[in-house]
Amino acid sequence: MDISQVARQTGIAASALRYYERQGLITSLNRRGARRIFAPTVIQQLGLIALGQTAGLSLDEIKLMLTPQGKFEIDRTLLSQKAHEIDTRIKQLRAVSRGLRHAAACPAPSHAECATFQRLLKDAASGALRQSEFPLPTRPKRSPAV
Amino acid sequence: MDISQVARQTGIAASALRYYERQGLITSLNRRGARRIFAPTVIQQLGLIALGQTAGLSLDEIKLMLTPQGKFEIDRTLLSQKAHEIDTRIKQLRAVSRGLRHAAACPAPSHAECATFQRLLKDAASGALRQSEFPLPTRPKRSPAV
DNA sequence: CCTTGCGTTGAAGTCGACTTCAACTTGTAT
DNA sequence: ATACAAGTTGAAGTCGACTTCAACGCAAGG
Repeated sequence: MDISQVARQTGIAASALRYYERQGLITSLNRRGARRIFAPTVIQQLGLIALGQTAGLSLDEIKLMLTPQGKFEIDRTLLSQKAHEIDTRIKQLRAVSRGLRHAAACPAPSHAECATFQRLLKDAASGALRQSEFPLPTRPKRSPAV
Repeated sequence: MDISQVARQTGIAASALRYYERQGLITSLNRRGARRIFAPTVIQQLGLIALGQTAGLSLDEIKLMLTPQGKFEIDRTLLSQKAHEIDTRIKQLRAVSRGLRHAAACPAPSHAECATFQRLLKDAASGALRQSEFPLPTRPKRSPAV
């Protein structure tokens, strides 16, 4: 598969694929001339990268989970830990979502008078909503440039 | 309150407070000499900023919700919409969390043989885990510099 | 043969939210 | 009075994950 095929199939920009290769996340050993030829397995590797990003891992962290052969060999403890971090983040988000819904429905003339909203603000101000030790990605990837 | 008091009380760096002021998110009209004096209400405004960030808003978006007086006047429709986006993100994260836990516990010798994990990878690769129209922050704020 | 278009490279630019720096000024304690 | 900590400014730097640019290569189709 050449780079544009991979790009089309995965929705990942060719420039990003080259970037991943430079970072050692994927490989393309065989080349036709100067052009990269990717093995079909790269699709799965890219899936793992996408998954890792969704889980909040940096590319460097993801790289640690990939063997040089492109197989992934993930420390199960790390997996559990990440799952736990995500759960924590989910709790945070649920609190925020509940707060927002309440504020949207709240009959008080201004949110300034709404006790529930006040509570949420206070939590936010006191850092209760701040992330834990390891930052866990909240922000998905930026939209692909059009 | 002077800047260091606000910083201490909120855990927000003084440089960040100055930055927020430059961006028009908070004010400090009165000054003792060249030094900023903040009204106590700034604490609440900072709470709103933190809340907005947790909800995935950019500072510019948050600014739109603040009147020049520092009161917040939020479009309830927007609130509901944001809550909905957050819920979508929560679903995504739950899927990832479940997948990670499964992979951690999965008896297959390599994750490559685990059907559940395969499914997750495929979803990730196909973009099912990609964010919606409006990017919703996954990544919390970076840890305060030490 | 020659154009066309996809591919290549290294270097530099982008975005958001801050931080850091250098160079100063000021308020307060001694 | 004098030192010192804490405040001020504008400009520049940082971080991650890419994108964009300029300049160039090369293969296949007409």
